[in-house]
Amino acid sequence: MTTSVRQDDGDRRRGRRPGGTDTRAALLAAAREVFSEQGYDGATVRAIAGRAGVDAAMVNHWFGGKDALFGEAVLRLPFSPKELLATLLDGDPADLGERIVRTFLTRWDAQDGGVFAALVRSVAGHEQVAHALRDFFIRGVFGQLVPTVADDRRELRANLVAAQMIGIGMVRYVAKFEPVASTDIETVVTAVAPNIQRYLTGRLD
Amino acid sequence: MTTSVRQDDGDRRRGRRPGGTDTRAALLAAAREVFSEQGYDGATVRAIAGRAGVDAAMVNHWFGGKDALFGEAVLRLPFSPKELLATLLDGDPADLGERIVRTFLTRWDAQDGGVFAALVRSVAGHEQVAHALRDFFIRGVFGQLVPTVADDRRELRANLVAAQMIGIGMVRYVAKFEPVASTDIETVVTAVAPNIQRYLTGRLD
DNA sequence: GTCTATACAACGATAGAC
DNA sequence: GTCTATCGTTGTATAGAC
Repeated sequence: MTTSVRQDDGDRRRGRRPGGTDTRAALLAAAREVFSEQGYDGATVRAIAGRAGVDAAMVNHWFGGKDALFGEAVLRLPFSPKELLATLLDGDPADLGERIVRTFLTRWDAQDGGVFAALVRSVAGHEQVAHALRDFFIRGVFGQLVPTVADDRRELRANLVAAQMIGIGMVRYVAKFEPVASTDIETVVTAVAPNIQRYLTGRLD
Repeated sequence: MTTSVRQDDGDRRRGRRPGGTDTRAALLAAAREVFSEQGYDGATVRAIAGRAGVDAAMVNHWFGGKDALFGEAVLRLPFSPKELLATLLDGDPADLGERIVRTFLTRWDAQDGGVFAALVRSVAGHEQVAHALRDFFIRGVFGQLVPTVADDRRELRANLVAAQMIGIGMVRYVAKFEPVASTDIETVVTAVAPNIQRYLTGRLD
């Protein structure tokens, strides 16, 4: 996990602080960490502000409240559906399943799995989060991806691909089952990709 | 979702009730509902007691606290690993994947999906719950199941089967993606079972 | 009369808002 | 920093069962 957000400092001593930009960014980074570790309910405004090295009142000042901070910090995922689609569609459709597994694992591993865990942990009672998740994965990613390789049952195929990837994420990042939680990406890719490929282009009946 | 457990009579006087009431059972039923809807943190003792039509102090009186109530209401799953194993192992190993998918969907559909959702939502900051989940599924169910059909990479296979089923559960019960959330069980079985079967007995490299 | 299930009030902690 | 709301929990009085 990344370490504390605002390094003690020495590097921005002189003169007046350059306005709020630093504080806002520090709060965003701290919020990603704390929400990832604690989930929405467990993360307190004071803990986030503390990690950012500012007063808790700054959360209200810069974001208007805990909800808004969560939306900006966590729901704003570290990759856009657009860019993700471009990466995945670049190559042989027969290898799409492989690219999907590898790309998702690579991105989420780079986040320490924290963003995935934060999302899952925060779906609780927060229909807004569930809705955002649904939009992102089904409409934004898999829903766009599937029509490029399949003609029938597109929604079902998109659901199944999402289910498999979410399941892998749950096992690797949230529940931390071994060996999947610790093995290298390529082992998982080799094991899972054929199943994704079947969901994409195989017969489902 | 089922409605309130004890009809509200407006007659909540102090003191012992006339015979026939079962406050303990009412609290258990209400707790399953509320934990399912809100997760562990979101579910308040007062909300649970309110739905059961009794005072919040009853939770402490009958269970000793919120933690213990959660344990009895949610972690006490509606089926034992033992009985589950017997059901799944009864039949042709070549159809095991199919039986796994059908059995899990049938059981969880019967619970309104609430128990699954409660578990997932409560894995949050509660390592104890995650650990119980891990034990139940990996050691208690899939870990026992896989060795009967596979010789190599048993742990990996068990993880992958668990991942696929958890993913389906997430999509059907928690995130509620369509069409998987609403379609009949057999459609899902037909679509998913071959992939489970590959995880059980296929080549993973 | 005794036991116990129950409701109500209040406590201490802690959260987010302002 | 203060305010207010709400949480889980505890103490206690009371109504009914036995």
